[in-house]
Amino acid sequence: MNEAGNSIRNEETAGYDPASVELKWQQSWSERRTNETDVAQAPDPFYALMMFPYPSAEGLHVGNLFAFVGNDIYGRFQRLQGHNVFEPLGYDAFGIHSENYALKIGRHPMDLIPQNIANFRRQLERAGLMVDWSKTLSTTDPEYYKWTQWVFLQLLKQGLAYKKQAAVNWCPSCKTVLANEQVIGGACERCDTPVEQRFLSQWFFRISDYAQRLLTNLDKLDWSESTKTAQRNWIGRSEGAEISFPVKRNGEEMAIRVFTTRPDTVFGATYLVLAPEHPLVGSLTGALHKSAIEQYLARSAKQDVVTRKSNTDKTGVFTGSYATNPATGEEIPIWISDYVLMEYGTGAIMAVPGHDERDFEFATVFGLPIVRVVCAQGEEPSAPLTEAFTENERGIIVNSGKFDGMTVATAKREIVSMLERKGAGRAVVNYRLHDWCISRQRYWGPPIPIIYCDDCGAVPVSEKDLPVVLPHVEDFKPDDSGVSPLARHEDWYRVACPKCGKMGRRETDVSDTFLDSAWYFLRYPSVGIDEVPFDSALTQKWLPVNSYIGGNEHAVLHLLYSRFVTMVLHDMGILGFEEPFTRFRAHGLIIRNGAKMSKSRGNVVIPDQYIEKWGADAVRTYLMFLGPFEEGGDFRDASISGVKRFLDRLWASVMVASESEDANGTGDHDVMRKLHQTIRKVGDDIPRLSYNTAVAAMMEYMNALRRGERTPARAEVEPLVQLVAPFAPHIAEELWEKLGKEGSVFDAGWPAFDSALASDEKIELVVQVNGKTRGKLSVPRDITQDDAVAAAMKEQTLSKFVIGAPRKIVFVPGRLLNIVV
RNA sequence: GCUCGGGUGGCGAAACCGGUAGACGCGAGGGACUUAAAAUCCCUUGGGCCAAAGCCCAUGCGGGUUCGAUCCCCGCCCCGAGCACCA
Repeated sequence: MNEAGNSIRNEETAGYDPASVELKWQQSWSERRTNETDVAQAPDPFYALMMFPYPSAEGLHVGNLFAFVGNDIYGRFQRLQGHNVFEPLGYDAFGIHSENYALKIGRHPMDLIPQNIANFRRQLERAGLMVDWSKTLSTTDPEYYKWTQWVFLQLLKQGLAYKKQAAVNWCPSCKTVLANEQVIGGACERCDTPVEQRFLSQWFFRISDYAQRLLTNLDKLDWSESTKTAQRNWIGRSEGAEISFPVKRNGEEMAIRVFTTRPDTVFGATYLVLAPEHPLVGSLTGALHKSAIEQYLARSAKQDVVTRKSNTDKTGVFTGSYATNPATGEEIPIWISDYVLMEYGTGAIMAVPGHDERDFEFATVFGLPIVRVVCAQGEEPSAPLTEAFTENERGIIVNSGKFDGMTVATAKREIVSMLERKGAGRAVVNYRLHDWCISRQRYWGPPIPIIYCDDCGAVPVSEKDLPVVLPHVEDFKPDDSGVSPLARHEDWYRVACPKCGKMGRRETDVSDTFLDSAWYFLRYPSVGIDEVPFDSALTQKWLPVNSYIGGNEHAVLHLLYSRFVTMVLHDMGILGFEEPFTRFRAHGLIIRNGAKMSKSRGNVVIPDQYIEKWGADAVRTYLMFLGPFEEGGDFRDASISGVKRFLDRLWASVMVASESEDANGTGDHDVMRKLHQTIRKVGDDIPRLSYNTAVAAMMEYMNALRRGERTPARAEVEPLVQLVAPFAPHIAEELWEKLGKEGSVFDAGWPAFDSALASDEKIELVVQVNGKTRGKLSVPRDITQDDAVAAAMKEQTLSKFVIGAPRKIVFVPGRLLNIVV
């Protein structure tokens, strides 16, 4: 066997020079516009979208490339299946990343971004993606953000944009607003100064109005289950009740409303707690307690949002006031504590220390009464509680008057209807999802298109006056003036009110980057059209997106915001669908030496040197082979060689087949069977993104092709070139040409498999005795149970395990025989 | 703490519906070719026992269901990601 395989030797691979083959085809694709889609004509459209990158100065790294190649394979496969595939790619270039980087190296983002984009474009083209570059975009282009501002105005028109005071993280040393991710352990990431919260008037979108729809629609979407779960958790629906606790103070009557998911425990509510920001705090403050309360409020106001939420030690202060528990009629004290959050529910809670861990802890610290109102089955109702009893599945209500003995579920219903009759409560649903704050006190983003006028208030910029262009200013650096960078440019912000003409002032905040990315997929097909954000005929043809691939780090915000914006535009009659992405799959993460790639670790891999050394085809195929696409894996240099070897062998085999005189036969029967099995397998694997096993199947076929001393037939290699094409498009084009084919392999279609040929006529039947595998028999595919038993018993090696008469025979046709004795 | 992933050879992994555990690849060992090396090609490669035929053990740990469990159920341990006082 030493000489086996001699007919395919390395001499033939000498002709395979990835660099020249790849550049040749990249040039050809560009000249022949192979990757451009006629978006207006396209009879069978397929929109294969990938999340657009932030064009960093370091360039595209292998993590980006992994995602893009994964999408590219899917797109190329769809094209081979006969669809008109549209695979656009643009740049998400606004935002704090670019701004901070520009500040750090002392350059202007407007100069930096075009450079970064050019570098990305070079890298992306070199990787051989089937991107339609005639339809690219950048969120920083006024022609693009003009329409981002338009989206804002549509939301405003619908009453879905509003302004309110909200907390931001403020660094007293840098004198600037920080994003949550710039706050590390309660301190500014740059100077380590403790961060404070400040209240600023900011723009919000009413995404919480859409909470239920955003939740309900998830059931209809073909998305990664993990992504849907993340969205469900983020929306955080909880069913419960709102209960009113009356308060009498200085002859005045008021009520404190609380939200609870456990109305069944209302008899155990022994005190109330308000968030420090609760509006009733002032009117409930007793004279004796005033200074303590003021101290406490000042203390919690100073703490930044991140730290405050990570405090788990319970602190608080008594208001001096009491409320009446509507169930027991008892007077209970009202406290203030920062463990209650103003932004959830009503900003006030009824504390049930017996059945809530946090309340238990608080009651223990301040010596407040703890009452048991739920028992485990058979437990004594007077048994003391050493910790909160939160089990509610098997809980029985106690110490709650006529509700005693009910299950928790029943008591929830009954107590809520009792409170309803008294006018003291009602069943409500609450969501964790908060409204979306889109204001950023920064420079590098689209200005929010609003003009403030002393007489007319906040007036939207007229749509015909868009875009509000972000001015090129040198001092975009946040400084101690304490305002947004644009607020230092009077010549820019002073402008006439669109309504009354009086001198007004532009909004000087810019909008969140997530707004840029919440609608970009609508723009791609219409890139180049100036009059509208998206042409309605093109939008109807191409959207919703057929396949969207991206990282799970955007599982919540980006995908939720995109869905929200799409729903709003749908409700306005502008879009004919309310969900933007029919199918979404989250790809895995590429790590390096067991760790996440990051600049600080210094383990970011830029693909350029690998592409130079091995070729784009090898790097692409390697990335897809290193692990399951939806899980990712470790980028290891050593393993690329195996994929390169495969491509070399592919080259050699096809060259031999194409040059051989007598290679036009129908192919060897066994090889052809393996080929058709491979066609079936690769065609099954690609749609479920099982790229690693698809590559393995092609390698396996390559091994079969090379086995024995023979020259491969054209019929044995031609379909293989088509199978390889999505993964390694350049070598596929070149070999397709070498085989004498006209035109791009991507217009040649996907090979059909012959299912009769693909199935073996003989199978290996596994024979077990008592469930233990004892051997296998080569038998006809359709063998009957009786014949199989007879065949097995004939084999001494098998029958020796069958001691006595079989008690039971388990026969799985075509698979396995199990004899139980 | 909660939610979602995951734990399989020296390593990356496969096993799609409960039916041969380890496909495919890397690495390693041996061999062919070569003056030599690289490249290429061939063979071996989970662990143990044995001269061999063969047998036993093995999918994080402990139980269970089943003729049969990497896969399903119960109870743990560990790793990764996200959320985190959400009442």
